[in-house]
Amino acid sequence: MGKNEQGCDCDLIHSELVLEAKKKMLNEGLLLSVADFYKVLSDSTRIKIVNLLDESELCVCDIAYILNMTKSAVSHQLKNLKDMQLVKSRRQGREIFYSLKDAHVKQVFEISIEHIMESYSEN
Amino acid sequence: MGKNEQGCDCDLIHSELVLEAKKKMLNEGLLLSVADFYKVLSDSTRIKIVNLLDESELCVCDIAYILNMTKSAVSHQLKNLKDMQLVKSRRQGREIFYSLKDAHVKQVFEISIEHIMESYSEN
DNA sequence: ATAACAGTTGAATGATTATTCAACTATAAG
DNA sequence: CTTATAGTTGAATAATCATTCAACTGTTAT
Repeated sequence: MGKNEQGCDCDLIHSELVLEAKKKMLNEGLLLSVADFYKVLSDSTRIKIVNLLDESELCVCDIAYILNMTKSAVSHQLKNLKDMQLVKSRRQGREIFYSLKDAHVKQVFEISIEHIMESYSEN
Repeated sequence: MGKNEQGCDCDLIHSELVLEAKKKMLNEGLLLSVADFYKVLSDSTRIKIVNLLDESELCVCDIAYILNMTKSAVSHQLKNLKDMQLVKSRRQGREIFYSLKDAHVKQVFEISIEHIMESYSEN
């Protein structure tokens, strides 16, 4: 049927469907941002941190203690979360307290918890 | 201050906060499921596939053609999406059509798109 | 039957990324 | 000013995971 593009090892089968789908597709940049957003939340350490900060403001040692991890490992992940705008920090003396950046993050986290719990009960 | 657990290289600073946070923490299994759920959506190929299937039912070649990838690569990712209950498939002749599993997936995808677009416009 | 095509699969490769380690900065206390 | 503690950081290691490759299954058409 249709002609190939460079890296695709098959023919164009449903030309109309494909043309339509291609047109409706969201722009690449936005989709990459969405993937990156999900990437931050896709690590078990980070999701645990978000869960903890969803309840209270905590310092690095508190988190390290609860998750039974080194300060360094926790700090690295907090940096990732901060870079991706999910958490914010404030210094008080020699401790640095972390909390969720805004209500939006809280909301997204809580919605996905609901989603998973629903899937749980479905079977 | 407080005594250490095995892998934590610091002291227990805010014992009350920590105890409280630990108690409120969701169970490990649920949090791992949430992380896994996000992990499926954290890859750019998979998020593009979800985006495509959000609009229409497509076969493997259609997707491979649009994304300019090999059938094999697409098939592997469709398997991941299927294992995680995000897509379903039906055979028609020698083609296999994929679509989003349910309205729930659609909803989660669309909510996160909104979320990202909001963050975009915030700065 | 057999050729051709749609799709799957497992192992190998390559890229990405979480954790460790050791050295560092910043603040507080003796 | 020196020591101890909270936290950060960069490089190295270890683990995870996407894509490739080649061989395979299932269906249709000749």
